[in-house]
Formats: sequence, structure tokens, C-alpha cells
Amino acid sequence: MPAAEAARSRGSRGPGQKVGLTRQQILDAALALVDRDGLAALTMRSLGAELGVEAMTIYHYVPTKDALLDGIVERAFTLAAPPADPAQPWQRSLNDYAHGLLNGLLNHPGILPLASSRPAVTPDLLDGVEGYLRVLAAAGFPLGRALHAINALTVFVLGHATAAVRIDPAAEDVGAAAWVAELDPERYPLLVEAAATGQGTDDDERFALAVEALISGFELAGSGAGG
Amino acid sequence: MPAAEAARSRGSRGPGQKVGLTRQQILDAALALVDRDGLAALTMRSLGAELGVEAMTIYHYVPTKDALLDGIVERAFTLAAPPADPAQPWQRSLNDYAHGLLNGLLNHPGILPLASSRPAVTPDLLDGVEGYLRVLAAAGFPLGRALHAINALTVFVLGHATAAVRIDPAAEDVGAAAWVAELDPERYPLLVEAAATGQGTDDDERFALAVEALISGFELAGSGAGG
DNA sequence: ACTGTGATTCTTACGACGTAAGAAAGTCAA
DNA sequence: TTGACTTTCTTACGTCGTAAGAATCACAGT
Repeated sequence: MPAAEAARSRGSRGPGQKVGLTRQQILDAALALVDRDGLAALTMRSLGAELGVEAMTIYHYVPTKDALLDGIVERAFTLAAPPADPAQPWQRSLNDYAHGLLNGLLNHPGILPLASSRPAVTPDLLDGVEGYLRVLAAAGFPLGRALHAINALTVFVLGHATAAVRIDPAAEDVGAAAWVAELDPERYPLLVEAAATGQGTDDDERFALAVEALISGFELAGSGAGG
Repeated sequence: MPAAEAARSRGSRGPGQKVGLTRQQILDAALALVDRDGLAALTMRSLGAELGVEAMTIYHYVPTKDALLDGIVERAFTLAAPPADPAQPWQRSLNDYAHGLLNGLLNHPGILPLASSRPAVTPDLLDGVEGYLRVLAAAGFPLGRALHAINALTVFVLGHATAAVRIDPAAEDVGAAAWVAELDPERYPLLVEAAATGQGTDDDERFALAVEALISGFELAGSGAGG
């Protein structure tokens, strides 16, 4: 209901009033629209309707649609990335980071295809990085390795989130991933066997184990000579 | 029809000849076009022009543009994924897989934003997976863990490739990543210090270390209880 | 109250895109 | 030569991002 939405965010005013929108308002509305109707449903016209405004109005707050997309990716990341907790041991801290970031990103699955092709380097995000760097440095990591670790985790989380969404856009399909079920057991015996025993097909477990593997890998290499 | 195959290269022919295109030909031309001019330059009309044909002609070989994109992603992955070498120790095999896949993907940077939102589960790819499963199973991995490992590596490689391309679309900028240079040292002391010493900023090293970390993480967890 | 000024919004229009519908042109067996 | 089938082209529609500029509104200064 675009009219109600407009009335709520812009105050109860008669039509034709020029209260002034906000870049933030626009970004939030765009993100909400993508979350609700999917990325393809976000057009300048539909977003305008959502805000109770003509499409061209948006261009007074955002130079181009691409900039709008950058904005919502940035916003989604800022919302998603959890801050470092210095009270935890570093392994736990990184683990929380990975799971928190994953959950945060999965709240906005529509932006994931965008996230893959956009920077999203926000001050808020960098604050977060700085915090995790502090945790790792305190644990004895050379700065180079610490940066490597944070980056690797972030990249993996983003990759996993993207893969999880494209395989399972809200699938009720419990157990094995759908496509494995139709494979020729003669050609792919091990794959089919793994799927049949339900091994290696649970997405959450897959993610958790990989994160653990990454972190213990950091642990082995972490206190070595700095890169 | 082996002769027709050769005749299908629409080399020097008068206009209006109906030799017959191929789905493969179209996919290859599309991939080449994306590699050369970027993803945005791929339109049905431009691809038609590339093939010496009107846009609508393509629809006789491909039902929709989305299917075309699926096709070129699939093709790029097939070209990129290296087969398993059973003669190597499994750690080496996985390491080669990761580096080979990365290089292969970076040969077609334009498709990376697509790869993030498309399945790309090809028989060829599954052959590859089956091969690596065999290597890991022979090394004593439970099938579940083996699948986890392959999946985690693949996801990480894809994520890293995407990030590397978006940060550096053919940048000559050696050393630190560009955006770190302009940070406020008061706000981000550790980040700036890491960048100043050149630590943690080399993309290749970053990738290599993360892959090693993942693999040694698998090694720790690999022979534990499956599943 | 009036007016001018600047900020905000709307109207109109253009070119490019994906693609539906069906006509045209070519190929080939009989 | 014919007639059926395949491949290609022509035309057209609706939607997209957005350029250009007119219209509307809030408000400071008189």
C-alpha cells in the first residue's frame, strides 16, 4: 500500500505538499521493496510509487540508479555486520562475526547479487574491521595475517550467503539438496552416496564447519612470521 | 553431418544465407562479447550483430536472455574447473583445484556477477566433484566432510574472484589496495598501519593463505566422525 | 500581504532493451 | 517443381533509465 506508506513516512499531509524526502528514506524504501518483491521489482517508477512520488523525483536525492543500488548494498552491510566483542577469545569472536554477518545478510537476500559486484566499503564497516583487527592483534596476530583472516571470513560468508540463497529461495525441502536426487548413481557414485546418507547436504552445518576450518587454519598460521 | 559442422562457421558468405547457427556458437560468441566489452554490452541486438544476424534469430536457439546467461555461466565454469589429479596428496590436489578454478574464473571476469546468482551445475562440473570426492575418500575423509570441503573451497574461490574483480578491474595499482590510502589514521590506526607496511593487502597472497588455512582446517577436522 | 528565490516535484519525451507475432527466405526430399 | 520444414527477418509493444525543463511549494525580505 504505497499511499499509506507515503503518509506514514512523510507525515499526514494533503497531496502536493513538498515536505522533502531524504536519501535515507529512499534507501530504506528501496531496500524494503527489494526484500518484499525481489530485485527485479525495483524500478525508479515502482520506488517512486512506494514513496508516493513520481520516478524523476528520486533523482534529486540520488544521481543514478546505480548509485541507489550502491546505497542499499552499503546499508544492508552496515545493518548486517556485527561489532567485535573484545571480551571473547578471538576464535569465538571471529565465529560470531561469521554467523552474525551471515544472518544479517540473509535478512536481505535480494541484495546479494548486487553485493557481489559492488564495493560497500562504509565507515561503519571499517569501524568493524578495526575492532576485529584489535581483537586479533591483542591475540598476537601480525596485522597482515589479521587482515587476511577477516577478509577471508568475509568473502566466505558472502559467497556462502549467495550460494545458499540461489539454491534455496525459501525452500521447504529438508534433507538433501534438490538437484542431487536426480543424479545417475553409476556416473556419480560418491555424490549419490553422500546425498543418500544425508551427509554434506545441510547448509547450516556446511557453513559452520567451514568457518571452524578456516578459523583453526588461521590458528595454525596465525602466530607465524607476519606477511 | 561432419561436413555441415565445418560449413557452420559462417565465414565468407553472401547475405541472406541460412547455414544454421548453433547454441554452442551463440554461447561462445556471447561469452567472448562479455569478456571483451563487459556484461552490460551484451544485449540480444549486440550479440546478433556479433553473429551477423538479427536479434530475434537468437531466440530460435535460446528461449530467453536469462537462459542465455545461464548458458554462458555454465560454459565459463566448465572451462574453469580443473579435474582432480589422484596422483597428488589430497592437500595438494585441493590447493591446485582452488588456484586453477580462480585462474579459470578470472579469465572471464565479466560473468562473475552472474555466477553469484545462478546454479551452474553442469555434468562436467559434477564429474569434477566426483573426482575430488574420490581423492578425499581415498585419504580417509567421510563423504560428508569431503563434500563440505569441496563446497567450502568452491564458494571461497568464487567469492574471492568476485571481490578481486570488483576491487581491481585491471588495476596497475601495485601494493596497497587503493581505498586504504585515504583513511583517517586516527580513526583506523591498525588498518592504516597494516596498509602502510603493505601487510595483508596483496590479493594473491591473501588468497593463497586463506586456501591454505581452509585446507589445514579440513585436515584437523577431516578424520573425525563423519557427518 | 507581496514578491522573488531556491528547493522540490511533476510532465513530457527519447532511445534502448527484451521479446511477441507472423511474414519472408532459404533448404531439401520426393 | 513442389511443398514442407527450418532458419531468419520485420514490425511492433510495453517497460526501463533518465534528459530537459515547466510547475509547484516554503519562506525570507520588503
